[in-house]
Amino acid sequence: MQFSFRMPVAVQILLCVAKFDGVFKTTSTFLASSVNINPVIIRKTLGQLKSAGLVEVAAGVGGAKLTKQPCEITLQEIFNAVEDDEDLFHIQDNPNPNCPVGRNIQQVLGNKLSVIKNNMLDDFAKITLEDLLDDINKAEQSR
Amino acid sequence: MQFSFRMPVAVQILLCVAKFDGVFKTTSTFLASSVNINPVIIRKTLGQLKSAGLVEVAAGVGGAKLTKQPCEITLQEIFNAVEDDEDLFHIQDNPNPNCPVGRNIQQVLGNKLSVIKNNMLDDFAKITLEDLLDDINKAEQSR
DNA sequence: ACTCATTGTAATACCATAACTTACAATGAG
DNA sequence: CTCATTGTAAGTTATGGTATTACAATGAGT
Repeated sequence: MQFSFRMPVAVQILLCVAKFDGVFKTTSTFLASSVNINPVIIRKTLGQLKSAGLVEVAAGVGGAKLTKQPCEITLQEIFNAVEDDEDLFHIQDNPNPNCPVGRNIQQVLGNKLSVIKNNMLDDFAKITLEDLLDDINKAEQSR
Repeated sequence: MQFSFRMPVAVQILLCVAKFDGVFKTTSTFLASSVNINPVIIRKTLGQLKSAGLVEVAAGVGGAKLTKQPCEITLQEIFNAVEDDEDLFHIQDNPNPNCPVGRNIQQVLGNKLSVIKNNMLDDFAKITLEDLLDDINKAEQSR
Protein backbone atom coordinates (compact mmCIF):
# COMPACT_ATOMS: atom_id res chain seq x y z
CA MET A 1 0.00 0.00 0.00
CA GLN A 2 1.55 3.22 -1.12
CA PHE A 3 0.75 6.76 -1.97
CA SER A 4 0.71 7.43 -5.68
CA PHE A 5 3.43 9.19 -7.58
CA ARG A 6 1.48 12.41 -7.55
CA MET A 7 2.94 14.31 -4.66
CA PRO A 8 6.56 13.41 -5.41
CA VAL A 9 5.97 14.36 -9.05
CA ALA A 10 4.51 17.69 -8.01
CA VAL A 11 7.49 18.33 -5.77
CA GLN A 12 9.91 17.57 -8.54
CA ILE A 13 8.04 19.87 -10.90
CA LEU A 14 8.19 22.75 -8.45
CA LEU A 15 11.85 22.11 -7.72
CA CYS A 16 12.64 22.28 -11.43
CA VAL A 17 10.55 25.40 -11.91
CA ALA A 18 12.42 27.04 -9.04
CA LYS A 19 15.86 25.84 -10.00
CA PHE A 20 15.65 26.67 -13.71
CA ASP A 21 13.84 29.98 -13.28
CA GLY A 22 15.34 32.40 -15.78
CA VAL A 23 17.63 29.74 -17.23
CA PHE A 24 15.32 27.47 -19.16
CA LYS A 25 11.67 27.79 -20.08
CA THR A 26 10.03 25.08 -17.97
CA THR A 27 7.53 23.64 -20.43
CA SER A 28 5.65 20.44 -19.80
CA THR A 29 7.97 18.61 -22.19
CA PHE A 30 11.05 19.94 -20.42
CA LEU A 31 9.68 18.96 -17.02
CA ALA A 32 8.57 15.58 -18.33
CA SER A 33 12.14 14.76 -19.27
CA SER A 34 13.42 15.55 -15.79
CA VAL A 35 10.79 13.42 -14.11
CA ASN A 36 10.79 10.87 -16.91
CA ILE A 37 7.03 10.77 -17.13
CA ASN A 38 4.41 11.62 -19.72
CA PRO A 39 3.98 15.37 -20.50
CA VAL A 40 0.22 15.10 -20.10
CA ILE A 41 0.69 14.05 -16.49
CA ILE A 42 2.86 17.10 -16.00
CA ARG A 43 0.21 19.38 -17.46
CA LYS A 44 -2.47 17.84 -15.29
CA THR A 45 -0.33 18.22 -12.20
CA LEU A 46 0.64 21.77 -13.14
CA GLY A 47 -3.06 22.49 -13.48
CA GLN A 48 -3.65 21.29 -9.92
CA LEU A 49 -0.74 23.36 -8.66
CA LYS A 50 -2.13 26.36 -10.51
CA SER A 51 -5.56 25.85 -8.95
CA ALA A 52 -3.85 25.77 -5.58
CA GLY A 53 -2.21 29.11 -6.38
CA LEU A 54 1.34 27.80 -6.27
CA VAL A 55 2.32 28.45 -9.87
CA GLU A 56 1.38 30.50 -12.89
CA VAL A 57 1.38 28.72 -16.20
CA ALA A 58 1.73 30.67 -19.45
CA ALA A 59 -0.85 29.20 -21.78
CA GLY A 60 0.17 29.42 -25.40
CA VAL A 61 3.75 30.49 -24.98
CA GLY A 62 4.53 27.89 -22.35
CA GLY A 63 6.48 27.70 -19.14
CA ALA A 64 5.63 27.89 -15.43
CA LYS A 65 6.66 30.21 -12.63
CA LEU A 66 6.28 30.06 -8.86
CA THR A 67 3.91 32.59 -7.38
CA LYS A 68 5.74 32.62 -4.05
CA GLN A 69 9.22 32.22 -2.73
CA PRO A 70 10.37 28.60 -2.22
CA CYS A 71 10.53 29.26 1.52
CA GLU A 72 6.82 30.05 1.47
CA ILE A 73 5.72 26.81 -0.19
CA THR A 74 5.29 23.80 2.09
CA LEU A 75 4.90 20.12 1.37
CA GLN A 76 1.48 20.36 2.94
CA GLU A 77 0.25 22.77 0.30
CA ILE A 78 1.68 20.57 -2.42
CA PHE A 79 0.13 17.45 -0.92
CA ASN A 80 -3.27 19.06 -0.60
CA ALA A 81 -3.05 20.38 -4.15
CA VAL A 82 -2.67 16.95 -5.70
CA GLU A 83 -4.31 14.56 -3.25
CA ASP A 84 -8.01 15.12 -2.99
CA ASP A 85 -9.13 12.37 -0.64
CA GLU A 86 -10.57 13.59 2.58
CA ASP A 87 -9.73 10.42 4.48
CA LEU A 88 -6.36 8.77 4.45
CA PHE A 89 -7.68 5.51 5.82
CA HIS A 90 -10.49 3.46 4.49
CA ILE A 91 -12.72 2.01 7.16
CA GLN A 92 -15.28 -0.51 6.01
CA ASP A 93 -18.49 1.13 4.85
CA ASN A 94 -21.14 -1.27 6.09
CA PRO A 95 -20.13 -2.89 9.35
CA ASN A 96 -22.80 -4.92 11.09
CA PRO A 97 -24.98 -2.56 13.18
CA ASN A 98 -26.04 -5.48 15.39
CA CYS A 99 -22.49 -6.02 16.58
CA PRO A 100 -21.23 -3.70 19.32
CA VAL A 101 -17.87 -3.57 17.59
CA GLY A 102 -19.30 -3.15 14.11
CA ARG A 103 -21.60 -0.31 15.04
CA ASN A 104 -18.84 1.72 16.68
CA ILE A 105 -15.73 0.95 14.68
CA GLN A 106 -16.05 3.84 12.26
CA GLN A 107 -16.41 6.42 14.98
CA VAL A 108 -13.83 5.00 17.37
CA LEU A 109 -11.09 4.08 14.90
CA GLY A 110 -11.88 7.08 12.70
CA ASN A 111 -11.18 9.44 15.59
CA LYS A 112 -7.78 7.96 16.24
CA LEU A 113 -6.79 7.84 12.60
CA SER A 114 -7.82 11.39 11.83
CA VAL A 115 -5.49 12.59 14.56
CA ILE A 116 -2.69 10.65 12.94
CA LYS A 117 -3.48 12.08 9.54
CA ASN A 118 -3.40 15.59 10.96
CA ASN A 119 -0.04 14.90 12.52
CA MET A 120 1.23 13.87 9.13
CA LEU A 121 -0.09 17.06 7.56
CA ASP A 122 1.62 19.05 10.31
CA ASP A 123 4.85 17.29 9.45
CA PHE A 124 4.37 18.22 5.82
CA ALA A 125 3.83 21.84 6.79
CA LYS A 126 7.27 21.97 8.38
CA ILE A 127 9.07 21.19 5.14
CA THR A 128 9.43 23.91 2.53
CA LEU A 129 10.51 23.84 -1.08
CA GLU A 130 13.55 25.82 0.01
CA ASP A 131 14.63 23.03 2.37
CA LEU A 132 14.60 20.62 -0.53
CA LEU A 133 16.40 23.04 -2.84
CA ASP A 134 19.10 23.48 -0.23
CA ASP A 135 19.51 19.72 0.08
CA ILE A 136 19.80 19.37 -3.67
CA ASN A 137 22.37 22.13 -3.90
CA LYS A 138 24.37 20.54 -1.13
CA ALA A 139 24.26 17.18 -2.88
CA GLU A 140 25.38 18.82 -6.11
CA GLN A 141 28.33 20.56 -4.46
CA SER A 142 29.70 17.33 -3.10
CA ARG A 143 29.75 15.55 -6.45
CA MET B 1 -5.36 7.98 -2.47
CA GLN B 2 -6.14 5.88 0.52
CA PHE B 3 -4.83 3.02 2.50
CA SER B 4 -6.60 -0.23 1.86
CA PHE B 5 -9.20 -1.75 4.10
CA ARG B 6 -6.65 -4.11 5.53
CA MET B 7 -5.55 -2.41 8.70
CA PRO B 8 -9.05 -1.32 9.78
CA VAL B 9 -10.32 -4.82 9.08
CA ALA B 10 -7.53 -6.32 11.16
CA VAL B 11 -8.35 -3.94 13.99
CA GLN B 12 -12.00 -4.88 13.90
CA ILE B 13 -11.12 -8.56 13.91
CA LEU B 14 -8.95 -8.16 16.98
CA LEU B 15 -11.56 -6.05 18.74
CA CYS B 16 -14.17 -8.76 18.17
CA VAL B 17 -11.83 -11.51 19.28
CA ALA B 18 -11.12 -9.55 22.45
CA LYS B 19 -14.69 -8.51 23.12
CA PHE B 20 -16.31 -11.89 22.53
CA ASP B 21 -13.62 -13.95 24.22
CA GLY B 22 -15.36 -16.70 26.18
CA VAL B 23 -18.78 -15.62 24.94
CA PHE B 24 -18.83 -16.65 21.30
CA LYS B 25 -16.45 -18.74 19.27
CA THR B 26 -14.91 -16.20 16.90
CA THR B 27 -14.83 -18.14 13.65
CA SER B 28 -14.08 -16.53 10.33
CA THR B 29 -17.77 -16.62 9.46
CA PHE B 30 -18.71 -14.95 12.73
CA LEU B 31 -16.10 -12.24 12.25
CA ALA B 32 -17.08 -11.78 8.63
CA SER B 33 -20.59 -10.90 9.68
CA SER B 34 -19.39 -8.19 12.05
CA VAL B 35 -17.12 -6.61 9.46
CA ASN B 36 -19.53 -7.41 6.64
CA ILE B 37 -16.81 -8.77 4.44
CA ASN B 38 -15.96 -12.10 2.84
CA PRO B 39 -14.84 -14.87 5.26
CA VAL B 40 -11.83 -15.65 3.07
CA ILE B 41 -10.51 -12.14 3.64
CA ILE B 42 -10.91 -12.71 7.36
CA ARG B 43 -8.96 -15.96 7.20
CA LYS B 44 -6.21 -14.34 5.18
CA THR B 45 -5.99 -11.45 7.61
CA LEU B 46 -6.10 -13.77 10.62
CA GLY B 47 -3.22 -15.66 9.03
CA GLN B 48 -1.18 -12.45 8.87
CA LEU B 49 -2.03 -11.63 12.47
CA LYS B 50 -1.04 -15.14 13.46
CA SER B 51 2.30 -14.80 11.66
CA ALA B 52 2.85 -11.60 13.58
CA GLY B 53 2.22 -13.48 16.81
CA LEU B 54 -0.86 -11.49 17.78
CA VAL B 55 -3.41 -14.31 17.72
CA GLU B 56 -3.70 -18.06 17.86
CA VAL B 57 -6.11 -19.67 15.47
CA ALA B 58 -7.55 -23.11 16.17
CA ALA B 59 -7.36 -24.94 12.87
CA GLY B 60 -10.06 -27.52 12.49
CA VAL B 61 -12.22 -26.61 15.44
CA GLY B 62 -12.21 -22.91 14.68
CA GLY B 63 -11.98 -19.69 16.61
CA ALA B 64 -9.22 -17.21 17.40
CA LYS B 65 -7.69 -15.94 20.64
CA LEU B 66 -5.35 -13.09 21.47
CA THR B 67 -1.87 -14.11 22.56
CA LYS B 68 -1.42 -10.95 24.64
CA GLN B 69 -3.49 -8.57 26.66
CA PRO B 70 -5.26 -5.83 24.66
CA CYS B 71 -3.09 -3.23 26.40
CA GLU B 72 -0.02 -4.93 24.96
CA ILE B 73 -1.14 -4.83 21.33
CA THR B 74 -0.51 -1.58 19.47
CA LEU B 75 -1.83 -0.27 16.17
CA GLN B 76 1.74 -0.30 14.96
CA GLU B 77 1.99 -4.06 15.33
CA ILE B 78 -1.30 -4.49 13.57
CA PHE B 79 -0.30 -2.15 10.77
CA ASN B 80 3.01 -3.91 10.24
CA ALA B 81 1.30 -7.28 10.29
CA VAL B 82 -0.97 -6.51 7.37
CA GLU B 83 0.88 -3.85 5.35
CA ASP B 84 4.04 -5.17 3.85
CA ASP B 85 5.33 -2.22 1.83
CA GLU B 86 8.61 -0.86 2.98
CA ASP B 87 7.98 2.62 1.61
CA LEU B 88 4.86 4.61 2.22
CA PHE B 89 5.57 7.05 -0.58
CA HIS B 90 6.34 6.25 -4.14
CA ILE B 91 9.03 8.39 -5.69
CA GLN B 92 9.51 8.04 -9.43
CA ASP B 93 11.83 5.20 -10.30
CA ASN B 94 13.76 6.60 -13.25
CA PRO B 95 14.26 10.34 -12.92
CA ASN B 96 16.60 11.92 -15.45
CA PRO B 97 20.21 11.54 -14.21
CA ASN B 98 21.26 14.49 -16.37
CA CYS B 99 19.02 16.87 -14.43
CA PRO B 100 20.35 18.13 -11.11
CA VAL B 101 16.87 17.82 -9.65
CA GLY B 102 16.19 14.42 -11.20
CA ARG B 103 19.40 12.86 -10.01
CA ASN B 104 18.88 13.93 -6.39
CA ILE B 105 15.13 13.81 -5.87
CA GLN B 106 14.99 10.25 -4.57
CA GLN B 107 17.63 10.84 -1.95
CA VAL B 108 16.49 14.30 -0.87
CA LEU B 109 12.74 13.77 -0.81
CA GLY B 110 13.11 10.19 0.39
CA ASN B 111 14.96 11.37 3.48
CA LYS B 112 12.22 13.77 4.44
CA LEU B 113 9.41 11.34 3.78
CA SER B 114 10.95 8.46 5.67
CA VAL B 115 11.04 10.66 8.76
CA ILE B 116 7.35 11.36 8.30
CA LYS B 117 6.55 7.69 7.89
CA ASN B 118 8.41 6.90 11.09
CA ASN B 119 6.45 9.58 12.91
CA MET B 120 3.28 7.93 11.75
CA LEU B 121 4.46 4.55 12.98
CA ASP B 122 5.31 6.14 16.32
CA ASP B 123 1.78 7.50 16.48
CA PHE B 124 0.44 4.03 15.79
CA ALA B 125 2.58 2.64 18.58
CA LYS B 126 0.86 4.93 21.09
CA ILE B 127 -2.59 3.44 20.47
CA THR B 128 -3.42 0.07 21.97
CA LEU B 129 -6.27 -2.32 21.39
CA GLU B 130 -7.35 -1.55 24.93
CA ASP B 131 -7.77 2.14 24.09
CA LEU B 132 -10.14 1.20 21.30
CA LEU B 133 -12.01 -1.31 23.46
CA ASP B 134 -12.51 1.37 26.10
CA ASP B 135 -13.86 3.78 23.52
CA ILE B 136 -16.27 1.17 22.23
CA ASN B 137 -17.47 0.35 25.72
CA LYS B 138 -17.99 4.03 26.45
CA ALA B 139 -19.96 4.46 23.25
CA GLU B 140 -22.09 1.44 24.15
CA GLN B 141 -22.86 2.75 27.62
CA SER B 142 -24.21 6.03 26.29
CA ARG B 143 -26.66 4.41 23.90
C1' DA C 1 -3.33 38.61 -39.42
C1' DC C 2 -0.42 34.39 -39.51
C1' DT C 3 2.58 31.02 -37.55
C1' DC C 4 3.80 27.73 -34.36
C1' DA C 5 5.16 25.81 -30.06
C1' DT C 6 2.61 25.04 -26.14
C1' DT C 7 -1.28 24.45 -22.91
C1' DG C 8 -5.70 22.45 -21.45
C1' DT C 9 -8.55 18.70 -21.81
C1' DA C 10 -11.02 14.72 -23.43
C1' DA C 11 -11.04 9.99 -24.58
C1' DT C 12 -9.14 5.66 -24.59
C1' DA C 13 -6.13 1.97 -23.37
C1' DC C 14 -3.40 -0.56 -20.29
C1' DC C 15 -1.90 -2.45 -16.07
C1' DA C 16 -1.51 -3.37 -11.16
C1' DT C 17 -3.81 -4.33 -7.18
C1' DA C 18 -7.62 -4.79 -3.98
C1' DA C 19 -11.54 -7.22 -2.99
C1' DC C 20 -14.88 -11.01 -4.11
C1' DT C 21 -16.01 -15.67 -4.88
C1' DT C 22 -15.80 -20.60 -5.46
C1' DA C 23 -13.70 -24.73 -4.37
C1' DC C 24 -11.45 -28.16 -1.79
C1' DA C 25 -7.85 -30.60 0.88
C1' DA C 26 -6.22 -30.52 5.71
C1' DT C 27 -7.30 -30.11 10.55
C1' DG C 28 -8.78 -31.67 15.01
C1' DA C 29 -12.34 -31.81 18.85
C1' DG C 30 -16.13 -34.72 20.04
C1' DC D 1 -15.37 -41.23 11.94
C1' DT D 2 -17.83 -37.06 11.49
C1' DC D 3 -18.25 -32.41 10.55
C1' DA D 4 -17.62 -27.57 11.11
C1' DT D 5 -13.79 -24.94 10.26
C1' DT D 6 -9.25 -23.42 8.61
C1' DG D 7 -5.72 -22.66 5.04
C1' DT D 8 -4.97 -21.85 0.47
C1' DA D 9 -5.29 -21.80 -4.49
C1' DA D 10 -7.35 -20.06 -8.60
C1' DG D 11 -10.12 -17.22 -11.15
C1' DT D 12 -13.16 -13.01 -11.48
C1' DT D 13 -14.48 -8.33 -10.99
C1' DA D 14 -13.84 -3.50 -9.86
C1' DT D 15 -11.13 0.42 -9.16
C1' DG D 16 -7.69 3.67 -9.89
C1' DG D 17 -3.21 5.17 -11.52
C1' DT D 18 -0.48 5.88 -15.47
C1' DA D 19 0.34 6.11 -20.50
C1' DT D 20 -0.94 7.64 -24.88
C1' DT D 21 -3.18 9.91 -28.73
C1' DA D 22 -5.59 13.68 -30.37
C1' DC D 23 -7.02 18.28 -30.95
C1' DA D 24 -9.04 22.86 -30.00
C1' DA D 25 -7.53 27.09 -27.60
C1' DT D 26 -3.85 30.21 -26.41
C1' DG D 27 -0.70 33.99 -27.20
C1' DA D 28 4.13 35.79 -28.15
C1' DG D 29 6.76 36.83 -32.20
C1' DT D 30 6.87 38.13 -36.84
